[in-house]
Amino acid sequence: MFKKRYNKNERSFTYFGETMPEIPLSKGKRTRLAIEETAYKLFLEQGYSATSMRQISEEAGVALGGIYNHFKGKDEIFQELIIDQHPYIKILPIIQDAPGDNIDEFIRNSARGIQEELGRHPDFIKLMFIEIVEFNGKHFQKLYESIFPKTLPILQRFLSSDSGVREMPLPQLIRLFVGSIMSFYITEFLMTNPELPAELREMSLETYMEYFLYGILERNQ
Amino acid sequence: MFKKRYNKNERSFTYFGETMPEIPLSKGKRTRLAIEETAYKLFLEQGYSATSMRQISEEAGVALGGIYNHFKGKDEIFQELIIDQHPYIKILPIIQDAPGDNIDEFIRNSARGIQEELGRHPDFIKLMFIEIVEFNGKHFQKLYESIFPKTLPILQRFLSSDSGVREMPLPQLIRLFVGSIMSFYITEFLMTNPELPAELREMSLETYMEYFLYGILERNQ
DNA sequence: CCTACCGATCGGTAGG
DNA sequence: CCTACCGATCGGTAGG
Repeated sequence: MFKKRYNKNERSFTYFGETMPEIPLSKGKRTRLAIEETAYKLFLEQGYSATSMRQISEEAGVALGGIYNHFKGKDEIFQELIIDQHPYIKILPIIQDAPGDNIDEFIRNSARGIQEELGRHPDFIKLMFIEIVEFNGKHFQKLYESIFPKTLPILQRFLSSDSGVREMPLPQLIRLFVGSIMSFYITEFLMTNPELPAELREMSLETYMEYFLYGILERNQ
Repeated sequence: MFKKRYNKNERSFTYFGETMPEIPLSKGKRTRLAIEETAYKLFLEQGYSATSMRQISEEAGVALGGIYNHFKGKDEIFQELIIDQHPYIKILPIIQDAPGDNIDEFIRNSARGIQEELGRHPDFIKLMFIEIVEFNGKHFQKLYESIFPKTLPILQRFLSSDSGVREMPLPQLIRLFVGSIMSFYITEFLMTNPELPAELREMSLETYMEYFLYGILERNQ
């Protein structure tokens, strides 16, 4: 029987008689990552409570007990995902760097960037739903603390009197923008149903944002 | 020890030596209702998977096994709630009867009516989230079948060329309207946080609908 | 509508 | 002494 044998520097090891090359992530980090990714997938598929630690351990290829070397418990895995893997981390810079001299271009460019980013994690929004449904939003507190201060400066520059935006408190603009993006993805999810007319599904975020900017009524009246 | 003793007609019974008066709901109906209401409450608080049949039985004052005299299982209780207790049953007539000669009045009146109705079941929207998170929307099929045919006639009359609504496929208007209502309640839920500025919370559905109708940009440009 | 109970599985932890 | 992890099992609970 071959045995795993670590070399002195512990950056490479001999295994089954073969020397493995140096790997960028340590074994511990790789295991932790595997647990996170598996849990993320299962939570999205089944929700939090319906996902068992055994399921996570099996699909991640880690013994059940091994998970507890990386996380205190199931709750800590979820917390890690909702806080550290939250798409806002990547979305905020997108909005921050979105080009556009007026609010119209800015919103459209932001929306395009957000869509590109979320396209890589299509059901991110379900993670927020799980948080609402199964945790009553108790993890959001931390999110707000880190997100909120960063959003105000972004929108500030568009609130000069000639920005074209109707006069309203700044936080309301944020709420409306966040709400319109979320409602796009929620209705998209709700209406992804082969029985329903194609027009419901085929509306783009671009079109959606057009109505956010200009409303559903005609302009010339 | 006193024993519960049913009288012949089973519409009244003797208990602890006292004869109870006839009651409008049969015992069976009352028990079923108690189970439903308790389950509704618990699902909203904890989600579906995290709510146990034992919890429901205890809080409803019914033995665990007794629940299965009324429902095949946990899933059927949820289905009953999401289909038969769904707010659309009360909301659809509200929209149908909403007064308003133009789309502006119609939308505002509908929104007001919806808000009044939902005010009585403030976290109805969480039931839909549970459906999305824990059932991946599998119960929605039945909902669509009964709702969708009824929505088209309602909006039809507002899609004449002089209605003031921008030209778009009818289903898109429904999607936008549903989305805007949902995003109001979701962002309201998300932003009910004492740490956040009051303006976020204090936006009314009326104001929200104003932006839905006319957009966030100024009209005169 | 209840008591008693099933096969299995739950989240978490023991010693090695 | 560290880390990452094992096989086995803890006391309780799941839906039925």
